[in-house]
Amino acid sequence: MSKIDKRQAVLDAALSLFVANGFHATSTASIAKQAQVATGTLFHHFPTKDKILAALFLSIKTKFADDIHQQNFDGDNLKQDAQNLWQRAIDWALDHPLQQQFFVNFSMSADIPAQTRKVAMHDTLGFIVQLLTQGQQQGLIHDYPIDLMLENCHGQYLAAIRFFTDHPHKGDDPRYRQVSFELFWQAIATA
Amino acid sequence: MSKIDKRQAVLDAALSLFVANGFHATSTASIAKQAQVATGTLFHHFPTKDKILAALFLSIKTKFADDIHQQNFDGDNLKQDAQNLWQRAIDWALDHPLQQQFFVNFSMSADIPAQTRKVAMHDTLGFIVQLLTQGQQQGLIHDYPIDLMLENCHGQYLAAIRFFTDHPHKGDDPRYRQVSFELFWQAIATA
Amino acid sequence: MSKIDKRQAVLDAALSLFVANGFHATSTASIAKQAQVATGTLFHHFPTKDKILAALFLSIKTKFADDIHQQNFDGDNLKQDAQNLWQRAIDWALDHPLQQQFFVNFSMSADIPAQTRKVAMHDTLGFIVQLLTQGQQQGLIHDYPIDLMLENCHGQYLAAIRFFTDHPHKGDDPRYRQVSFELFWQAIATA
Amino acid sequence: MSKIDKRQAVLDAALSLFVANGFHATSTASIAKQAQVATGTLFHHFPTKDKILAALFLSIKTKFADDIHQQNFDGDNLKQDAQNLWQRAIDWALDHPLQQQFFVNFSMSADIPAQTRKVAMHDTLGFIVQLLTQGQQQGLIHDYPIDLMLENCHGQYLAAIRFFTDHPHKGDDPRYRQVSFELFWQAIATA
DNA sequence: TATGAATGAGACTTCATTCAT
DNA sequence: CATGAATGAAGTCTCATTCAT
Repeated sequence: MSKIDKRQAVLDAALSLFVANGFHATSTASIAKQAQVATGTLFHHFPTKDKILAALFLSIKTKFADDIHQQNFDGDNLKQDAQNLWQRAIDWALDHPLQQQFFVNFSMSADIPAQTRKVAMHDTLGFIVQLLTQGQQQGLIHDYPIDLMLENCHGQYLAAIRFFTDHPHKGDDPRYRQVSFELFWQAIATA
Repeated sequence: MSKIDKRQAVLDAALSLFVANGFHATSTASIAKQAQVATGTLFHHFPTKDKILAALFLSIKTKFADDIHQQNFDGDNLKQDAQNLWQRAIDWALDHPLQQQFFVNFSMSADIPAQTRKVAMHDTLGFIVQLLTQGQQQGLIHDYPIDLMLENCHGQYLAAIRFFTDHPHKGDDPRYRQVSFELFWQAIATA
Repeated sequence: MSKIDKRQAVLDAALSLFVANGFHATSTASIAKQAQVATGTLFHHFPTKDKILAALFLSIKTKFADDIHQQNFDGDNLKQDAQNLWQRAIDWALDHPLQQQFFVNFSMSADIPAQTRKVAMHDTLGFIVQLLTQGQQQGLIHDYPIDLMLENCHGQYLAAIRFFTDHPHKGDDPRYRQVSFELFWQAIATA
Repeated sequence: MSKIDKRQAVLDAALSLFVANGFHATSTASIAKQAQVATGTLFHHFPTKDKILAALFLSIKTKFADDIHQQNFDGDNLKQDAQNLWQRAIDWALDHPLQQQFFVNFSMSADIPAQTRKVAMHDTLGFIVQLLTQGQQQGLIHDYPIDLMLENCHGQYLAAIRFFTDHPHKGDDPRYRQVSFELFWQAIATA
């Protein structure tokens, strides 16, 4: 197993254990064990337990943004763009249950430094800002303060995947998914 | 100091310390010290550290619901009712900074048993369900599934107070507060 | 419930809890609870937890000696006397399972002061010494040092009731009971 | 100091402290201190304080059985074999005062799981069963149930070393030692 | 005499991190 | 770079005992 492999193995193990038991209830020893790595090795790759969590947070947020953002938008139909975006985000969450749960549990966790959260927010959710700004210019989205709207969008997204986490079978129901988007869109749309 | 007083002193101390340092970074010894109570006394009132958090959560949620709900509604103007409710909720959060921060930090915390969260949600936020249902009957609110809407409302409220926590002076700005309500209302309203 | 009643209730509760969980694993609070008495009351009757154990030990040893010793001996047939004594002792243990278990667990416990043990031994087992001495004078029992024989008798008795504790149904089998006496008697008898 | 050394140092420290103060009156901290080891190290080798006691019990019982059993028997003279065995057992106890005291105090302790006691009994004292069985086949030992005789032998042995513990100088007196064997042998022998 | 809330020392155990191999 | 035994500070919780009511 190469160096990169072991580092990744640690992150993978940490993800499942953090989600299953929480950050503080997960010992570095248990992470190392599940990663099939010695404790010492774990601390070769991450100077601190906190850094594992931060690295995990950033890597998942980045992966999420990449996967969601990779497809082009049709600038002519903003609502359709927004809907595609929303559905892809929901799909991603449903396709990545551990990561979804990680979002739900740790997006607002005090265990992740505010700075890290802020960086991740702006780096990975920047395209949402673009979408909101563009919509405002086209008169399709309310001319509300961007920062407040961004927080609101984030909150609605978390609420949606939290809901689908608590009611797994409803995640397959197109109606629920459509409704979750409608709530989101109506909140910010002018018409 | 009476029995009730000491119990309450523990809860008060726990509130400020949990908010300031987080649940796991707060030791039971520090809670007892700040409450001016012996460690043994703390465990005389609460069998477990976890139970302190749960009791705190329930007591704050109950207090919140009582304070918000105490005023009568004008059944004839649902939007106005909703707005009054929303503004009172925001006011309450701004008037109770510790409790507000507690909500932001712990509403979704894995440290609070899902069961406790569910009980608090249904017992104390039942009147929101009533408002949504009434609105649906009057055709003012979309006929979406109640459970999904409730989760969405909760998410938007948390986002709002999170925003006002991060930008304290904007909490005094009526425009921001109005916008936060408009986002909420538009999400669920039919017109 | 009178004063005596409460004192006895504490002793009764202590007996069952000490036997079930051991001395250190039994809290004074649990004793008070099972005795339906307040903790404070418990400490009105016994200055210390240790004293409860000591009082219990003495009271059981005394009861045992009284019950065993109450019947007269037929001085003409020492072996028969010894057998009667042994059977009554075994019967007593089988009829008083809690007390039996208490003997097995605490007769040699370091939690009971050596002094208390010694006093109980000599006060309550004095008639065994009489029996041994008498037997020696009649030439029926080996002329071995009394103290060593007494220790040996005690050890055999404990072994016997330990055995019947571990194999409850064998306590009803006359053959096993007879054998346990034969072992005891042959050890000390001359013929 | 190697890994094995530290583990053994913990066991050695535990032995002397348990014997001196009893199990519950001995803190893990004091064991670690006397073993010149960190608390964490203690728990690195033993998951629990209880397991230290159990490990100690097994290791001493095993050592005892090995030391006693190492010499060959003269199958032609069973009583002589038994006597040799008994004397070696008494010698062993007198030569290992801490272990002797440990036997006296903990052989019947409720702090050692019944299962552990049973395992130790059968695994390490199996050769006693052999001796008893062989004696029965030769008609030298009563045809009593083996399990009851084994318990009786154990009880007599404990009584003997208890006696020699309480009266140290009598342990050097051949007469007392001879008597202790005679009691044991007569109990089980046919003639 | 009876009560039970209050006490605080001390017990066991965990765990992030280090470092010699 | 990898290992895992060792560390010891710190945490949660227990419990015999006291004392004001």
